[in-house]
Amino acid sequence: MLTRAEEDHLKAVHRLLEDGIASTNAIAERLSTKTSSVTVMLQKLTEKGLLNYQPYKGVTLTREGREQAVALVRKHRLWETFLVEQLGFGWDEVHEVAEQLEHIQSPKLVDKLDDFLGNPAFDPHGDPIPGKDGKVRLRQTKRLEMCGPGESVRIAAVSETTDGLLRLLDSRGLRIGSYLHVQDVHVFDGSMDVKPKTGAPFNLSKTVIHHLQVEPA
Amino acid sequence: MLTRAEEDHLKAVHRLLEDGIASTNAIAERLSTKTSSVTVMLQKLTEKGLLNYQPYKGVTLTREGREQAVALVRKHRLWETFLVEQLGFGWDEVHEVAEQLEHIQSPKLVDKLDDFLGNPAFDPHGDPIPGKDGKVRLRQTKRLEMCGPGESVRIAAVSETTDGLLRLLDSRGLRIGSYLHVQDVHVFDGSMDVKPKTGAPFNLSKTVIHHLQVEPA
DNA sequence: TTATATTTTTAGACGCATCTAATTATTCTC
DNA sequence: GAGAATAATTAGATGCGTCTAAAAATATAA
Repeated sequence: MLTRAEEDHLKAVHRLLEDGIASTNAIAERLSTKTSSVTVMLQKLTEKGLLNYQPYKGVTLTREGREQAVALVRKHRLWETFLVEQLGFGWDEVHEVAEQLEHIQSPKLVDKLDDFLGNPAFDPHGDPIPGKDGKVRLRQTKRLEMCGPGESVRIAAVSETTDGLLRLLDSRGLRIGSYLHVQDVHVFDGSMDVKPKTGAPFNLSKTVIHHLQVEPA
Repeated sequence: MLTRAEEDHLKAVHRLLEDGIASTNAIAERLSTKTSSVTVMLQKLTEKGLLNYQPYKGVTLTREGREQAVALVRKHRLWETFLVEQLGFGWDEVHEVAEQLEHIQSPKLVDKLDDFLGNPAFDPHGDPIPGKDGKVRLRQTKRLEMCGPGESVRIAAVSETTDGLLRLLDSRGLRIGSYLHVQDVHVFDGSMDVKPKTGAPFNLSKTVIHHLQVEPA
């Protein structure tokens, strides 16, 4: 069984490997610790068979390590879903609490929570929730940026979840699952006129559009 | 902010004070640690203003300590209620998980959970759930033992929650909130014939009856 | 390609919560 | 009330996860 610190390091490695390599520096940055502390933990996790690690050569996950990391992601996203959908938290205020809840040890709890929520495929941020078997169901999504006039889409994810962006979307009544009809695209500034399912059309700036992942409605 | 170990010790003191004094021995026993470890923690919690403690003289809670302890009890019982009522756990298998969940730090989460569950007054074991203000709503209950033929009651609590007893009650379809009509009391062995709301009457032994707290139905 | 800058690792220390062993208080018993 | 039994505390050690400082390996640039 892993300690909380071990789980945090494992998750950081997994996350960082998603877009490139997991450097000692980046891991330390992510966990707000020092690189020397990270090195020690990498050695320990290697000892436990969760990482492939050679001094100065970088690190990758073993099969077992990946499974454990994915299990943590699953827990994190299920709890976020619970907090937003059931308890009425704002989707921009759940991360910290989910960060704690993901360390609760009880396989039965995770599976029951999954069922309780209706085995959701995506969390409130639109990120896919791995299933019990660790598999994620992928969807074909694209950036709203890539859509043309006349297209009807559903917001599937927000790629950068800064507080500012989340609040902006919130003020427009937009969240994961919202439906949009693209009315017009303005070439000169990259902005877009969109119409929600209900209510009046409005304009979205290039910056916002860039961070919205959508799927065909 | 308290560490997990500190919270565990605080809760143990609170629990033990309920039926008498909280001896260093009893605390250690409860937490599966050694008395020397307990002494150190008592000193630390005193330092933090949560306990009144004098070497060899025993320990009591300060106002602040009691508030924190009650808050932990509140969290524990709310989570147990959630696990049983919402996720479908058996009431005899939630303690361990709730023991973990009670350490989650998020006042907002506790209050939202409370609302989500409909501000329940009692947990699945029939123990009262302190409110946000720390107050508990007391009920007049008595032992089923004390009831006579013709009385209709509702099971309010089980005073000894051993696995064996819980399973026995479960097999009879009995849990907190179940309604019973007392049909007959057998003086020679202290057993009782009772009839549930639905289904056939059955007999409950003196031992079982002794542990059932009931309120007027 | 050699010097310099950056990254990573190692070595040694610290705080926390625990332990064992030894010591000190308190309580019980005759 | 004195000695024995019990309970509680202190002293010192250990494991864990972190830190700082120093050393080693790798990458960059003139």
